[in-house]
Amino acid sequence: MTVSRFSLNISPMPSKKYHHGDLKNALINAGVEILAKEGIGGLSLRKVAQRAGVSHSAPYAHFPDKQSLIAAISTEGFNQLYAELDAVTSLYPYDPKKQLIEGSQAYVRFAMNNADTFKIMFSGVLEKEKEYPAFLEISHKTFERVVGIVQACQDAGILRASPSDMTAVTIWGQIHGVIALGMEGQISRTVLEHRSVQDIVAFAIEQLILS
Amino acid sequence: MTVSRFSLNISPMPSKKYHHGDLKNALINAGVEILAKEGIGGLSLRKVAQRAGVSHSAPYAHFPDKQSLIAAISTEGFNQLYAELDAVTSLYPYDPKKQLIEGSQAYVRFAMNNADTFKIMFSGVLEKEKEYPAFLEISHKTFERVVGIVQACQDAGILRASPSDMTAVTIWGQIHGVIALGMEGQISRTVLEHRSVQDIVAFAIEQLILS
DNA sequence: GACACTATCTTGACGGTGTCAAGATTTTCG
DNA sequence: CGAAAATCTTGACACCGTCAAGATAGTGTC
Repeated sequence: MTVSRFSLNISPMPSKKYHHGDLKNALINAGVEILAKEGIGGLSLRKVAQRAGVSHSAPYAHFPDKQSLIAAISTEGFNQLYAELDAVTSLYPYDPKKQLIEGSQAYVRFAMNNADTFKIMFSGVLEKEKEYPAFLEISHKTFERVVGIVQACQDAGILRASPSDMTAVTIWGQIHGVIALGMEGQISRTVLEHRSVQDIVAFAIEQLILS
Repeated sequence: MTVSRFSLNISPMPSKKYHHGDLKNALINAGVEILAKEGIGGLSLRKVAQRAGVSHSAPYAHFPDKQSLIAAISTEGFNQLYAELDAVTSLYPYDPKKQLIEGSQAYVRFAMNNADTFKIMFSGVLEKEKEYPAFLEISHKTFERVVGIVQACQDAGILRASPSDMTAVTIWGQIHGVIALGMEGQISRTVLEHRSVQDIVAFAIEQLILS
């Protein structure tokens, strides 16, 4: 161990403590960054550790395995998605129609701006979701948020008054499915040449609205 | 090399030739089997090779890399999906409504019976789809098949006569999205306790049908 | 039939990966 | 202050995708 260690560090940065201070979140953030930069295939525990400035085994003090880190990243993604959904819909507290339209657009926007995080959240990379309660909680909370909007629309006569939970699933499924197909390049060029995924989702919602 | 090699092999099995004869397909099948048994995480080139009874590097004579094997497996999956869609809809050549209903159910059935193949086909594990023309061709052919059914329904007044390609995307997206959410455990228990994914998809289609 | 050519397959190596065990360092707390 | 717990490092292991070199078998040509 060479000398160099300025204990005169008042703090203005985390600045290399030997116990880092907040490694857990640093690892999650490093993971998100690598995800955005190199995609799912480029996400390795060792790279995450390196980017956070710790040794390759350090993450094991905070996550029992790689799946657990992925769960944390996914959970973080859901938190952000929920927050954005909530922010947008809160702008129109008495206008469920607007909530539905703008909420679905927020969903699309999130998927586009965080493509690989979105994939990790929904594309089965996380294999045993049931083992991660925090993940389950926020993901179901998001679901309940969607159900709430649909229900409000039904109460206002804007959507069919069919069983609201089923309707919520089919509407969410529609938005989600169009995005998923779009991201995987499944939507043939003849369609995507003229319309963006955003447009297609907007169109789908229009078709559902009664008044 | 011990003795044992019955050159008196009239053929009733591929039976260990030293040039195997059909390694390429054997590798694809081995991949599908491992996928079904161990999931995407368990799929490695070396395991595929071992299951096919060849050395760990043998696959490189047929596939330039792992992605290429995955592309072949996905392509095979799309071929099967297309065949099943085609088989079902061919049963009702003059009944587009039935085609829509039974076709969507066939889609769900395929996803359920081949969950991991389905995931590999749609979940972004294959990273550069555009590099695999055979994959693109069959996947777009499947898309065109769906468009065809929707168009027939529109012509028959069973679905709204909106731009048929957009409508096809939104309907396919709906089916696909409900399945995807269901497979990822995103659909809250209160819904799934009473309804299967099949039921939800059937419900969604019902809602779309005009007459 | 002999020979060259090519496709196919094996062996062995490389760096990268997830994970674990052992130990060092730091923080926490009695 | 000192023990216990949390955190981090080092080093190892088996597995992975990939490549290079060579062995083996099939193909076509004279």
